[in-house]
Amino acid sequence: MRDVAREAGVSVGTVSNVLNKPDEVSADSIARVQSAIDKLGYIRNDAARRLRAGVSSTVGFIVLDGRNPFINEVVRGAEDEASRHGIAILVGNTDEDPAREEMYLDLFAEQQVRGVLISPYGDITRRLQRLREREVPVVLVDRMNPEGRFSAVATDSVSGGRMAAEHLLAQGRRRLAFVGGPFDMRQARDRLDGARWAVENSDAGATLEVVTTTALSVEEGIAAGRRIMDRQPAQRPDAVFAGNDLVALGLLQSLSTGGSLLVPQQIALIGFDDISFAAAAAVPISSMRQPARAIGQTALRILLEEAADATLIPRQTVFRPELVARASSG
Amino acid sequence: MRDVAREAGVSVGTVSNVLNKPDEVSADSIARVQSAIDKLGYIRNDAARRLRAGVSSTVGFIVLDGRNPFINEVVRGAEDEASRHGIAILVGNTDEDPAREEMYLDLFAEQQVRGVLISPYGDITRRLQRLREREVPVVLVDRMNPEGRFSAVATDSVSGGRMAAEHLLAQGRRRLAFVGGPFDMRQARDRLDGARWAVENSDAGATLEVVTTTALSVEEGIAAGRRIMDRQPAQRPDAVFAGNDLVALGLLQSLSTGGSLLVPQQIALIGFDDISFAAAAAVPISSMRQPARAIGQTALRILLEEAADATLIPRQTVFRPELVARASSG
DNA sequence: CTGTTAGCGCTTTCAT
DNA sequence: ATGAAAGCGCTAACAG
Repeated sequence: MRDVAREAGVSVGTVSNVLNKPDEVSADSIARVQSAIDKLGYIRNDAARRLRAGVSSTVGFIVLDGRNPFINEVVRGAEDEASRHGIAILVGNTDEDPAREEMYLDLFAEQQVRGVLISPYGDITRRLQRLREREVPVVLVDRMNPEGRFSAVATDSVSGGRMAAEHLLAQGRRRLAFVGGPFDMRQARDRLDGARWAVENSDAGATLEVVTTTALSVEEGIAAGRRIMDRQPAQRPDAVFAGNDLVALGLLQSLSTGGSLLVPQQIALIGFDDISFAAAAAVPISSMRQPARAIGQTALRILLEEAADATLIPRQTVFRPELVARASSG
Repeated sequence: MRDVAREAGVSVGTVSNVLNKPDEVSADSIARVQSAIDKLGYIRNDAARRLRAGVSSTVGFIVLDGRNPFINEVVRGAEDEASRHGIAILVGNTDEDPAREEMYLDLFAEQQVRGVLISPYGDITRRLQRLREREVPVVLVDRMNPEGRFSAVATDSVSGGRMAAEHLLAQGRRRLAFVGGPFDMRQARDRLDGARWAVENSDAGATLEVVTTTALSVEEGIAAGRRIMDRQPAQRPDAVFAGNDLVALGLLQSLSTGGSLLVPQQIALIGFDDISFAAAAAVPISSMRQPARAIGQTALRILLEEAADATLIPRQTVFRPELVARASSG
């Protein structure tokens, strides 16, 4: 910066002002400083900037599972919005491991990130509270915060679960199963709750059983499907609501006998998220679509607003999922 | 840090040493400093550390398309290795847009990242050279650097292309098509070159046509499939090698007539990358598997080695792809 | 509108 | 083994 100042024949303070408050500087200075910057290939040192000004140009995003295309779309939405503000995103995958969650929270705190987006696994309110005491804004993603202590952006999973179950009931199915878990994962619990509500409030005499998985992954979907196939045909559900599309994809793979799929004739299937691969599956999978991109974008926007004004009251933004019916649900 | 020093009854220099060079400090000091840190909830300020010491604890990763699960696995591999070193990863999606590539390169330079991993789109040797002049190590990912100026970690796409085509030929197919592009994307060109070599060096009298796409995406695969279906059946290829699995997935969706797929009977299909969704497709897709995780891990490891020792000679690490034959290639 | 300067929190000599 | 102090590159406050 000193070199740039010398080259442009101004002081470092002026160079700083050109970079940060161009309207307080004469057009002439701006031009000269700019050309000096170009000539010398100067790149400002964000560490020093950060140290002095206390503002950082990174935000952290802690996600449960980066292998889920849905999450990737959310991150992508946040990234697009961030790049518009000259901000880069630090990503951390937790694999639903609280220890990794802790680690990234620490790492991001060290980095003095401008804020943290997180789709949390367990209950880390206390941990996040500490972050907030350090003035680091936090926005929960893909999950509500009932106490309203943090801003949150998510889809209404309960409604989504209800709509999915109602769809299956409308197809004439009566022996429903929810395949998902673990249930300390909020999203899974909410989707099940919604489905349960729909079944209990229908007068069709339908039932809902729960097949628990240890994660919302393709592998767990396959395993759950095997368990279902191990039963006598009469004992199997006639419709399955999968916790998300990965589970649905896994289920689809194992719900077949001797090469012939049971879906949708014997078993109707619906997933959640509407990832792009759901439509390309062996049987195109029905799903509850979430506006992934918009979720990420909105979350980042709120985060930046809160970073700019710490007095803002936390707000919950809820998107409504949308039923996308395909072949798998008949 | 001053607070910690006071609490522990030592100087800030000692606190710093406890954190960075524990072996130069007495066990007693370590213990007291540690407990002071815990008590006060001290988190070190990475900006200051960076400013003074010049070492950063972030690396940047610039990827072509974060929607590709293959790339995500690579990033994941890098992230796992990074977290072992207390390093976080800044991600930037370029969407094959040179302007975004530039933007992220600048942003990462400002951040004084420890190094940059990049799966580059066009020819940005010059741009990367500038980074290197600033002592920022660069490792190319998923792409070789023939001039050997940068370290690179990738799969041998030419061999992969050759193996894919040979597999199709071995299935008795003779009218092969390569669906992919654009060809200023190195990986696409290499895969085609490999396939071409295999066709030309087989004495089966096979042919290879090229169906060009503007990206290696599901959408482009669908569009290319439509163009193929628009032809008279006799004019269609009897085997398609897709530039990657996304294209293959797209092709699979459009290669059907009135609900009945032509794959694999009329048209054999093979993709590249072996993303997890390839196996779950309508017809399980054959693919050339790349060790995604290992690529990311290796790239990061090399990056850190080069960051630690600038005199290291660039090295190219090549993984061999592996044929995974499934139903789609008969 | 521009220049001067203190100091952000840390690491790293250099004495002790 | 520990402490004192310089200074990394920048921003912001203030003087001119």
